[in-house]
Amino acid sequence: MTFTNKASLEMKDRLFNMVGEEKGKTVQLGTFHGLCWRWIIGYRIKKNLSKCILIDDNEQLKLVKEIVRPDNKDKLIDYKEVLESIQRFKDNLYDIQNLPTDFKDPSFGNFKTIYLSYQSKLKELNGLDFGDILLYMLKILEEDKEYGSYMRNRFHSILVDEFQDTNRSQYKLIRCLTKPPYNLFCVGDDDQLIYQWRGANIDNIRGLPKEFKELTTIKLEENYRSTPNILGTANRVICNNKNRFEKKLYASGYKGKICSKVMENRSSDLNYESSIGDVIHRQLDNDYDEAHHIVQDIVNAIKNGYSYSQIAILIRSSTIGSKIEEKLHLFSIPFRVVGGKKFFEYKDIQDLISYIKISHSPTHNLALSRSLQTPKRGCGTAYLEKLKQISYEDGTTLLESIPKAGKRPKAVEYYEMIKSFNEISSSVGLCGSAGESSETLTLPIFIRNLYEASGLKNIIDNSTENRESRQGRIESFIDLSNRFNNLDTFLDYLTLVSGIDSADDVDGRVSLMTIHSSKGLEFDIVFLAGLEEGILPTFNSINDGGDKLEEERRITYVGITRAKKKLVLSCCRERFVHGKVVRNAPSRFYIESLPPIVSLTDTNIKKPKKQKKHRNFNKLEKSLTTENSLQGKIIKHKSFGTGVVIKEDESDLLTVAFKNGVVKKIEKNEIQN
DNA sequence: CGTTACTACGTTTTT
DNA sequence: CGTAGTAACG
Repeated sequence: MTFTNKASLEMKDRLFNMVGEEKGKTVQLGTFHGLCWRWIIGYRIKKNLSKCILIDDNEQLKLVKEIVRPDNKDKLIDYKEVLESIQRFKDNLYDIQNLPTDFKDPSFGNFKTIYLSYQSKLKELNGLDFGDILLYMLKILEEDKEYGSYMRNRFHSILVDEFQDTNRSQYKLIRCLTKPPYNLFCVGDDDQLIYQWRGANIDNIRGLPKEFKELTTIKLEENYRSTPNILGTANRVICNNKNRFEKKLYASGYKGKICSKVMENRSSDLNYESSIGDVIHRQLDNDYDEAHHIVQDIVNAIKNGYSYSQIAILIRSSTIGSKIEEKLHLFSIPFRVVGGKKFFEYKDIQDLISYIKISHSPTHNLALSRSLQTPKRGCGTAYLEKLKQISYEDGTTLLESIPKAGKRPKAVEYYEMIKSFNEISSSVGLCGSAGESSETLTLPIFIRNLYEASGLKNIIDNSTENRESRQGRIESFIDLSNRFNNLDTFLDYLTLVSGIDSADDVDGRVSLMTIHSSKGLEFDIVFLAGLEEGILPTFNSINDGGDKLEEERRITYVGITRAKKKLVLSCCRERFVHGKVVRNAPSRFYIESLPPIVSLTDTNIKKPKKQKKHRNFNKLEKSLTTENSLQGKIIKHKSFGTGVVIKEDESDLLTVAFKNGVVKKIEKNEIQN
């Protein structure tokens, strides 16, 4: 069981490489949500229960708005926040009758009402949202004793990856799927806990030894992935977290000694870079320069025999990736953007999907309202209200109320069309069994017909603006559907696995992605870009302090440790965000990750011992006579000139921002008096 | 009902 | 900057 789709793919890859595809396929492997959904489908078929549908996040938000909007004239309630609370509520296995006192309720005390009507709306749709997938699975495991015991005996062993990121409901699920003697194998690293905002609960991993008395803990301190310098950089950062298990990682793959020579390079007055062998720190004037350097480095790396697929550019949030994208384009470097705008999210695709959904499940009212209104059929909110009224009075579905509402030729036309597609929808993928026809109705054919009949094709073909790319997107979408046998699996894929690249897409491309989506992956060369205060750590986490900052630091740590051979950390003085130039200080994590400059003086300048003693004495004197901290003081360095002390740490290291903007770590005794 | 033009806004991260 | 929401008009 994995946490993200990406991790699941990676796991599958490694498993197949290890034992071969045939054997590997006998393992049930997937995300918590993916596996549970698979089991739920199986269960409901076995019990002869009707199909339920998955509700994606857009649809969730729609429901919340429907519920909250009428009582929210003054717009005090944030719909997204309410949805968020509902999700956290489910993740944490809270009890609606008994909300915890510290429960953050953005609806000012109305949460219970909102939640209950949200759930009843889901029930009307016969739908499950993400949280419900796990909750429903738990429910049937507990309530159906026979099934529960069947499931507990079903697996020889269970392996949970990234255990630190599990939330309460996932934890309980694991408990319900296992029994003594436990054959449960959990892999986790508390330093990589980066999903707390999504309900991940550190107590899950911390409490494991207590809950399972027979638990054997194996510390994995030997790191096979990264070079010593990369590992050192990671450690310099993560050791600043107060709240963590102590562990000392060492690099086993590289017995060579740690490079101590700091190389420096200044390409202009503002752009500056230092490196210790395979770790490069780079400060730049702006995000444009940053992108330029990254791309330049990639070109060189390719010349030196690295492959595109082994290079990744990691960023905190997908919003800062556009400059880098532009540059990659400009240099014709093949790349893929992971976690950016997924093409399922384009309006055209969503429109088409809503038609597929309503054809598949005629009770899907969310899909109905969307599809009915695009293309325009003169049916707005008033008409939908009328439909609701009829369906309420007559006890029919919304769809079936359309002919009863009368005098709407376009709506009736829509109704007839959906009905006809609905009739054939279940025979999609069945060989020759579709009525009189002996031809197989494939998914792509079905979708293409729907695309034309709905009128969507007309809109796009007659559009003036970027018609070709819109048509192209639709074509790729239809193309993608070719990989699925029926509507069920295709629609499930769209909500559960949306945005995943097809495997062949990954080959031979540089990856540009968020640090979050890079988790569990590794690359020869990693660029960690945008290491600035306000970006990483995010603006919010800085103000929030404590917990959130530590999570930001862990995110940085995860980013650094994706690198196997080379790591480039960069920050910019100026960056273009939301149409504005913003100036940010170098990230505190950038500063923490800097190698101590002391190694430079070690190799280059032999200092007379006397002088050193003298300086030390001065320092001592200073610390005794004046206030303890040098922070904020202006100092002078023999080779770097004047600067301001940003930070002082216990081991006599000062982080100094020099006049030219370069940030460095120097030894205290290098200060000129 | 649908379109346009404007304002406010907030800005992670994922199943 | 893009987008979501709204007010006003055709």
